[in-house]
Amino acid sequence: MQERPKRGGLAAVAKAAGVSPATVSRAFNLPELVNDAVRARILAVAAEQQYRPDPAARALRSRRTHMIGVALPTLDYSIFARLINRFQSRFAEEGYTTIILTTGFDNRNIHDSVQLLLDRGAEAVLLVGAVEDAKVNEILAETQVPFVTTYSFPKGSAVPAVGFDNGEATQAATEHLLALGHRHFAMIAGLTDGNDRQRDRIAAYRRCLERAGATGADRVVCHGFDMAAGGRALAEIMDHYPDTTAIVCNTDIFAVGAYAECRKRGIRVPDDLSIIGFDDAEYAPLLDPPLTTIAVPADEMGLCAAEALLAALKSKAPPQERCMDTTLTLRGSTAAPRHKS
Amino acid sequence: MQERPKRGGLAAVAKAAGVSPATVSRAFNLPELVNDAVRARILAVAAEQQYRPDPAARALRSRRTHMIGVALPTLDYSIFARLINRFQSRFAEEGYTTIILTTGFDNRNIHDSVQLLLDRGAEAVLLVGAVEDAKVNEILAETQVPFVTTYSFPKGSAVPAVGFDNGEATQAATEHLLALGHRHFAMIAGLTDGNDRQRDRIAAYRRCLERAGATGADRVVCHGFDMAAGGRALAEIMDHYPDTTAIVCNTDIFAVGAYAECRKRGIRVPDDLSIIGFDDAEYAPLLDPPLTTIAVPADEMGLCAAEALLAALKSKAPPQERCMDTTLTLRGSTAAPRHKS
DNA sequence: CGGAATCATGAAACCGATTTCATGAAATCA
DNA sequence: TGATTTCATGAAATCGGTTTCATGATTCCG
Repeated sequence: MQERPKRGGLAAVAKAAGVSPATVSRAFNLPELVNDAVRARILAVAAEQQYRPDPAARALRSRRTHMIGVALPTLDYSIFARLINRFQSRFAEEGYTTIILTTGFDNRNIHDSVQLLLDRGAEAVLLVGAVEDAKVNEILAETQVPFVTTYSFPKGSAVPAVGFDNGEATQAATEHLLALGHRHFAMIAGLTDGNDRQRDRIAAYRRCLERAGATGADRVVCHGFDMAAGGRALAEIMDHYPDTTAIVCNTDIFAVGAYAECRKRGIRVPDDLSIIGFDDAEYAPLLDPPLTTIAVPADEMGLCAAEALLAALKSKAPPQERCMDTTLTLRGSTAAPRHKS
Repeated sequence: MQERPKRGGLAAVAKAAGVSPATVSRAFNLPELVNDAVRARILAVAAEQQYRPDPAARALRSRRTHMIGVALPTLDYSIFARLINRFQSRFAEEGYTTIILTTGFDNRNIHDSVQLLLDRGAEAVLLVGAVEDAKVNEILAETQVPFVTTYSFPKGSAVPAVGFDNGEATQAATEHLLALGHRHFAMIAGLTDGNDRQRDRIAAYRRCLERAGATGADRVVCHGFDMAAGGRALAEIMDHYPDTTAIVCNTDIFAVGAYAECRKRGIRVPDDLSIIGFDDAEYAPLLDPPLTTIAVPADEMGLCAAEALLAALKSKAPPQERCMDTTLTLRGSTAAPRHKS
């Protein structure tokens, strides 16, 4: 007489517990409607049979998939990995499973990903940056699914944001360099196509320089989104504008590339060149010199975005916006310029 | 007379096209069974109505979810991000959606994640490292779902691997240092609990040292899995074993922390201390000095793992194993030890 | 104590596709 | 030409749950 766990469906549990399938379903989903003793029996039988509800059947009838969609530029930026980590674990606590799609940095290309997430039945969606795709905006207007965007805080956007003001952050960085006495700037940026974060940062940088009458508003170079791009950008800057003494990098990733290129060229940081980053990556304090950078509360942002969506799911109201603070974190990569000439 | 796309289900498409629901279904899933003209009409109607099949209904009846499960230690190691990127995009090409779960580095804890993936209906599952959980092995034995593990190549494991030999890789690294003349070693490792990659690397390191009669087989330190841990480990090593001239890091991440700690202590790399990494992260060649490390074909591994699972899904046979090569990539962080005493 | 409200439960419909099985028409064959 | 496949299609069953609605048993209340 060997025991056999059986592995049947809900109907099997119902039979074994001597109740109807409806009652089994209620025992799991509306426990307060079921008599305590009956429910206990059902749960025991279900456990014994290792009953697992079929998510497809459940989703089909109840119209709830318990899936959350995420479309982000890349997983290869640790800042996004950090953000998504908190986001995902918060939703996991509530029984939701997350689907993560990567779309690249140009939000004009996110349509297919958003459509896929919605087709898959995502009950809420997280994006990064402002939506810049008319078709996605159409989707947004039609769907009941709550969306939140993060890592930026677009004004008057169709999609509410749990992010921060990129312009303000870059302004703090630029003003720090100006305050140190720098007059000749350049910026290492990412592509601005479909990327409001880059545009906001560039705009803020230019605004600061123009207001201060410093040089460099037009010295914004972009060679891509990876570390090597940062190196190439630095090379271009120093070749074309050798008087540059301060560089604003739109990602710590660029700063790593820039550091390497500086070493190759014998440029000393911060003595010859001040460099400032963005994101405060894990390695920022470990670089030589430790990188002055803008700390972005990625973990908190992920958590807040999850909470905003969770609340929206419950209340049926649009997600609550939230603008977080960034912190200019001073380390060793910025200093007053050497007195030239 | 305004146009209205309608957005109905398959039944609506059927009615509008003047055919039965069965035919509509076939037009999408078994197109060769449907008359060309009829199929064209169906497709046109479907497009006009923006028909989207309900994945829940489809999954319920067809028992196919078109979902792939992934359980990996963390997204915060870019090497895993790279691996998963290729994996995911390959499956996306075939119409599969990927669910990614993070489980930490201890594979004794992956049970819940694996169960969740299976409960969600994953048709194939990717893991990292050897399975070290009896419950997971039970699941493996019972399920028909193909599994593949990666980033290691466990012998006689229940789950086939598309990975590489961690011991061999570390052996190459250690022998390189031995060949340079080093005699006093230490290793910065991760936790070995539930982590065969770490154990394999440590074992290989010890084997090499013992065979060569060099010091350091017992100098394996671990302070965690992040960059700061690398720094703390280096501090411990130099405090306890100041004669150390060569350090094998089990991750480039540790090497970054070690570099920083070296600078703090005035230890020059490679003059005073040779450091070797593992993974060949994007920043490895950009560090100062550029990091000698073991290059792991993460992208290719992700792709191969996807192909292996795809083939298994088609053939119903177990996935094909594959052991990939790693490459010791020589850069500037290793050199002959200075002649002491 | 009688009628209304509440409660716990079950029967049956339902979610939206896929799949089986049946059928009539067309094609093939002897 | 009559019998036999083959082909394209539709009717209906089905996947495994959830939800609606009905019902009998209790409790509540005037």
